[in-house]
Amino acid sequence: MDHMKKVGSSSCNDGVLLRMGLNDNKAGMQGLDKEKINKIIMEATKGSRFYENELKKDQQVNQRIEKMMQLKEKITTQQLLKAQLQVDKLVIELEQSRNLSSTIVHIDMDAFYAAVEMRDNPELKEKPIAVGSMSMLSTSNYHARRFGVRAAMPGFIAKKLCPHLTIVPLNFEKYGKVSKEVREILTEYDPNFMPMGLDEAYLNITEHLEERLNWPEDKRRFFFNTESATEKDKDDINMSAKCNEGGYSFSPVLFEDNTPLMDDHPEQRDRSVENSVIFGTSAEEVVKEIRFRIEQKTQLTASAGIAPNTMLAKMCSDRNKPNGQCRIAPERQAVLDFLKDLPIRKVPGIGKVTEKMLKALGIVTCSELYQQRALLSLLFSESSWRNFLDISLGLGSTHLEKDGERKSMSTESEINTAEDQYNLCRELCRDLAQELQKERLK
DNA sequence: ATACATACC
DNA sequence: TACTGGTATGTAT
Repeated sequence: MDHMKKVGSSSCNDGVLLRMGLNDNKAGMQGLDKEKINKIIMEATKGSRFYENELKKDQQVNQRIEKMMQLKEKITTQQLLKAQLQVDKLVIELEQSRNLSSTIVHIDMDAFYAAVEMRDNPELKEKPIAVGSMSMLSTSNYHARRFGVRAAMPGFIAKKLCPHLTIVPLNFEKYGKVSKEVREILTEYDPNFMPMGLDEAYLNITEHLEERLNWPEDKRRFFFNTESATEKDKDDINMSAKCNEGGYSFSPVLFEDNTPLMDDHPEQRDRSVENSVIFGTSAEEVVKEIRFRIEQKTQLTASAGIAPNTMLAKMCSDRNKPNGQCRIAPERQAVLDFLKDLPIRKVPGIGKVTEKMLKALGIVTCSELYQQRALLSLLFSESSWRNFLDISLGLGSTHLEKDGERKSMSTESEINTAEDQYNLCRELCRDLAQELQKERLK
């Protein structure tokens, strides 16, 4: 009868918009005229190969949803009750093993590439800019986000949304350099910190916090950067000092409750006490210190999240962006409060597709995810529903994986056997075939 | 076992 | 004109 037509057409517009329309999930994109923006995006994209392909993918997702809904219909009250008991048994176990003893920090540079480009070219400040090309943007500054311009959007569409947009080409070498500067700071707080790309990192500062308790104030004192360069990085600082003369000011946000802010004496260049600030021993203070040092060293701001595990820390760092920080206290209730009305889409690992599938089940927030735990255990694979359960309980990794022990590299004797050469050749042919197929699609 | 899909930066 | 490319992990066949 009307088998997949219903899902196909009724949620088609909705689905395609979800897939191709504006994703206002990112910081700085609240309260935009989404209707208008989506109209422009759709007009620019309609009829393209890309659009057709996305349509097809969306249909596939719809079919997956249809399958899931059929499965759901067949579930009896009995089965659901049984599932509820089993899942709740697991919930008790998980609760018992809940670990709130680690302090994990997620550091996220604000609009990183765009911020670097603005720092190095003051002309760009005050203007909406994006970094990338007409084909693809890597990031945009907050000004551009007001127009709906965001990362992963092609530049030519962004130009339609914001005709005055300046697109700066990528300069990875530069971003890598800045990233290295930031990492030099981070490693002091956790030598095993885990970088995620150039602009993000996780730190486990549990040990640092313990040691820090016994530190004298002098070890927690940091100086405002002045025109004179520090021993290292002379070149970089000289270059940026030029940009500063006009009136670069240090973020006031950091010092709401820290008094010694002295913007009246820019001529003071020595490392005098008035030119310094002392940070406390709490996790918040540590993170303020990290952010202060990053800003002093690079003139760029970062946002941060502090929480008992990586998942929560990441979501936390998003909360007060840009140039802010947020902490979830290491208490079960604080974790649950944070999750209560949080849309599942905010959770790392939950993207458009999973969002849509769960929405079909009436699940939008993390609390709803928890309420439906029994049903989910019957509809999804074990790894999926257990992941959903972890999310809804606010559980995540409390330590940072060392990727030290990768799968051992093949030794030279293993590489050059005839068999391996044959396999390599086969793989290359397969890849080539794949490429060709992709091309045909275009 | 392999291809295909989802998600992240 | 033009919708990334690399990596990790999960799903489907």
